[in-house]
This record gives sequence, C-alpha cells and structure tokens, in this order.
Amino acid sequence: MEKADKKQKIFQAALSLFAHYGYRKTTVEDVADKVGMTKSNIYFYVKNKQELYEKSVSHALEKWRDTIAAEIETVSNAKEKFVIVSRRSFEYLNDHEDLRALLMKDHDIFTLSPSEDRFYEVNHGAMMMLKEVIRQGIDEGAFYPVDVDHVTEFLFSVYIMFLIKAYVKSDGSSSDRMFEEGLALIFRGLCKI
Amino acid sequence: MEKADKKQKIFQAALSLFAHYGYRKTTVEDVADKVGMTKSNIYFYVKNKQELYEKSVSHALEKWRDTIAAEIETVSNAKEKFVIVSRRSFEYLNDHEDLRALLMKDHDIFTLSPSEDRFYEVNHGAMMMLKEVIRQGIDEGAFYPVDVDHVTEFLFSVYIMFLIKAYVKSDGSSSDRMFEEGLALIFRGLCKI
DNA sequence: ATTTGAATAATTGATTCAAAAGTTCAAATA
DNA sequence: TATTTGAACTTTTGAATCAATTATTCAAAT
Repeated sequence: MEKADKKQKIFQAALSLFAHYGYRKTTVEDVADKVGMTKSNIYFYVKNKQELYEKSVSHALEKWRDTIAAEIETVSNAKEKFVIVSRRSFEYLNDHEDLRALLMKDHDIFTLSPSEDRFYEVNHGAMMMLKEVIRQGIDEGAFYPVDVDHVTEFLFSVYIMFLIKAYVKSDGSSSDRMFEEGLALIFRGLCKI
Repeated sequence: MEKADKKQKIFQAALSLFAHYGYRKTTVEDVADKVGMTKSNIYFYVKNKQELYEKSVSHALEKWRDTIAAEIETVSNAKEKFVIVSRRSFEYLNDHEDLRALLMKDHDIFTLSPSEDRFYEVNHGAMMMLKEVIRQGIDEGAFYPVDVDHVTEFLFSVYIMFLIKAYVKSDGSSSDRMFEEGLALIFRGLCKI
C-alpha cells in the first residue's frame, strides 16, 4: 500500500476516534490499534499527536470543500452555484456523522475569528470558492454590483453562524426554517430583478 | 439613599470590576470596598457572588436595550426604525467601555444558543423589539411579507454574529466595512422597491 | 522504506493541606 | 425597622507531591 494511502487510513481512523472520544480521551495507541500497527509507527507518518489531530481534521475539511467544488461545476450560472454552495454544504454534514460529531466535540473548529482559525487554509479556500461565485454573478449581471470582498466575508460569517447554530449549539430547534428564511432574504438582497 | 439606588451603585461598581479583572479575580470584598461598605453587607442586597454578577450584567444590558427602545420611538416608519436598531446598538457599545470590556472578558454573554443564554430574558426582549419593527414594516407595505418569527431569529443571530466579530473575537480587521455591506444586503432583501 | 520493542520524557489525575474567599448571623447602629 | 458590621464558619482555590498513564524517541529488525 502507498504511503499516501496509509496516511489516509490513519487520518480516517483518527477522525472517527477523536469524534467519539475527544482529543484527550483518544490515545495514539487507540489510533494505532484501529489501523493495526504499533503506536511508534504512527510517528513515521506524523510528528506528534497534535499534528495527527490537525491533519485528520484538515483532511476531512478538504474532502468536504472539494465535494462542493465539484458539485458547483455541474451547473453554469452563478445563481444556481450560489444555491448549491448554500444548501449542499449543510447536507454534506448531515451525511457525514464523524465530521459532524467532531464539530460538536471541538467547538472551535469553526470560529468567527480568522486569526484564531486553526484550519484557516482550508476555510479560506472555501471562502474563495464563494467569492468566485459572487464575482461571476456580478459579471453575469445576475447579482447587484456589491463590494465583493466584504460581502463575501459577511456571507461566510453568516455561513459559520448557521453551522454553529445547527451543529455546535443546536437547540434541536427550528434552525431549518431559519435557514430557509435567511437564505431567501439574502438571495433577494443579492440578486437583481 | 434609597435601597434601589444603592443597588444601582453596587451593580455599577461590580460591573466595572468584573469588566477589568474578570469574575474570579474580582472578590466580593473588592466590590464592597469600591462602594464603601463591608462585604457582609453586600449579602443584604444579593444572595451570593453569582447573583451579584448576573444582576450587574443584566442591569447593564437592560439599560442598553432601553436606550435603543427610546431612540426607536423618535421616528415613525419601520425602515428608519430598522436602521436605528442596527446602527445604534453598536454605537452604544462603542460609548460604554465597561460593558464592552465585559463582553470581551466573558465570551458567553452573547451566545448563538438561546437555551444556554444566561441573559435570555433581556436578550429575548431585544429580539422582540426587532420583531415588532419587522412586523410594522410588513404592515406598512415597506418590507416583503416574510415569515416574521424566523426572519427575526435569523436577523438576531446575524446581529449576535456581528457583536462577536466586532467585540469578542475582533481581529481589529475591517468589520466596519463588513457591517455596512452586510446591512445594505439585508436591507435590500428586506425592503420592497 | 517501514515497522517494532524497549527506554525515556512529559502529562495527567488523585491527594493533601494551608491560605484565601465566600457566606452566615447575632449584635450594634441609625 | 431597615441597614450595617465584625467575627465566626464553610467552601473554594492553588501549590506541592507522587504514582500511573501516555507521548515520544531511537537503535535494531524486517
């Protein structure tokens, strides 16, 4: 098996354990056992436990982002792309229990403060994806000619706020309805006609 | 001096100390010293330190809410009211250093989760104020006939998100511009024409 | 190039204990 | 009677210790 493939296996196993037991309760040996190797061998792939955690999470977030990026390419106009980004980002999380459980364990994976974002790179990439959709919408004349940078920053913050409300601090309440109404409001504020 | 007035004095002194030193580093004796009494006498006004903290914060939040509520009454139409609520809520915080410092010390005063909101009552009151403005806007035909409850919940969450970005997790970044662009977007999504 | 076992280093959790802070209350004051 | 106080009492905190667990390294083996 390729080294890269084995890394994947390790990250996947680690993510599942971290999601269920949290960072502290998960030992490096637990992870090693799950992939069938000794704990010392884990250190051949990552330099320490912290890196094991961060790379596991980054890996999962990248997969998430790349899935949405691929789905965007299936349609051509900006309005449809915007709806896909908005809706599918949430649905993906619904379908991936480990990642969802992890977000609920580690509240700070999603923060409203970029400067303390441990996963800045992948989150920034997701934001750039959204920015590109908005830019395209303006170019097509479908969106109002807004300040792209600041509107993107605003919408990304709203997106994080939704994630927190829906998965991190869920009241089991009607966040679905709030999502629909909020999206409609923003869509109306963004689209001409 | 009235008992109620002395309570005010105590809450004001306590808020200032809590804001500067945090809950733990502030002792009941510190508060007593600041208002010129003995710590045992503090217990004539509140039942314990926790209540001293909560009532101090509630008191400050109520003053904040009531100030905005009074300002709203100076204009008659919903659009203007909406702008006043949006803008003045932030400006008030700029003008009140103790309260601002407190929010930065105790991150959970503003939470996106109503069920774990220790100041639910006053925050809920603020949300009702916003809801009333939206309802009025719809009645006047100025706003789209949105789902009042869920749009209010959405807008209040956006408001909390802004507070967190601007004061709790401030990067010193361009949250002003983001605020302006976000407000414009939402205003356009809310108002007819 | 990858894996392992064994040794070492660092962290955690339980326990103790004295000092500091929180709380109560009977007596004093106004 | 409403408010305040000093002195006791109770609870919490922080530092120190120590054993057990966990993280990390590395030379030798595959």
